[in-house]
Amino acid sequence: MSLEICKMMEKGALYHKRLMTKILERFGLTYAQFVVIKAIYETPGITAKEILSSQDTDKATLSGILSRLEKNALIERRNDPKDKRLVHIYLSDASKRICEEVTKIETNCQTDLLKGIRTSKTKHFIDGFKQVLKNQEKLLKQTHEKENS
Amino acid sequence: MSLEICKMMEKGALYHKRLMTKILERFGLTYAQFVVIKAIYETPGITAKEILSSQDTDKATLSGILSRLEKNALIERRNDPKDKRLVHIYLSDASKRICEEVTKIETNCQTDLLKGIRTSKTKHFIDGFKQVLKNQEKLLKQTHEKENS
DNA sequence: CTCCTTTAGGTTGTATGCAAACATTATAGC
DNA sequence: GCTATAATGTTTGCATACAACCTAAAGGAG
Repeated sequence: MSLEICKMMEKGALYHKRLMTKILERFGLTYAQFVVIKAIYETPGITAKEILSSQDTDKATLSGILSRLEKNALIERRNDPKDKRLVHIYLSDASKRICEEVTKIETNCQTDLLKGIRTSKTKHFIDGFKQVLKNQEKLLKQTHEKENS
Repeated sequence: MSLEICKMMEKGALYHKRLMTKILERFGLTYAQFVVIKAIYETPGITAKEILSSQDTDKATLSGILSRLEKNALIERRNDPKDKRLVHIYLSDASKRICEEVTKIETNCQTDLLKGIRTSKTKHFIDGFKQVLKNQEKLLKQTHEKENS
């Protein structure tokens, strides 16, 4: 039964990624790139570290994504004059527009996801999901501790 | 709200992958490799095409995974004498044992996922999830059709 | 049998995802 | 001021994920 749950989550994540990939195709963006752009859109001048803490990715991956975005003139990296380790990231006007447009499409699409589920049951679904995530986090932590002992 | 759902599914899939990666570490296997091995375990002599239809991956990806598994002597590829296009895949004894052991661990871990959710609500959760997946499939199909028109 | 299409797999190129090693810059302790 | 250490990013290597292209073999139409 719970094995089913993992498969369902994998499937759901995969479907979402595929849908967004298809939507982003004509903008020449990948899903991972769009997710990063959204973060920069919300916090102009954000640093790489801040993007990492707001999402669940890796700094190496992010570095590559940012390089590709910069190569395509979708973002700009500016060094912090005070702390030279920091790099502040800004969107170009073009990517701001793209971000707004795609976000609109994404929101429309995702409103459909709960169709066919009675409103009274939606809360149970969401709450159940949150509990599963909590259980997963606990399991991950335990496995991690076991390894270090 | 539905945006939250997609993020939750992505998170859940990610956590599961990380947990399995950690478990599989000492067996020298990746999660993707283990998933393929499970499919071969269930159907010895399975073909690549059959693995693809039972899972949601790509033949290019699968081809690479199989090559790496074969290089490590975990599987064996045998050509079909009648239809020379077909390649039947078999597990080595070593990978059979690994598959059984890891499956046991996986099952134990995953039983914990529904902890803290009242049994009466579990069904709502599962049913809601199934409906979300259905809605996703419909959306994907629509987007695909729109593209081809 | 011959040509055309389909099918099963493999190969190549680009973009992650992630661990591990590096390079720079700050900062704490002395 | 100096050194050890921590923090921030980038680079490198390996394993997917996936689109696009290629190969060989099987099947069907004529």
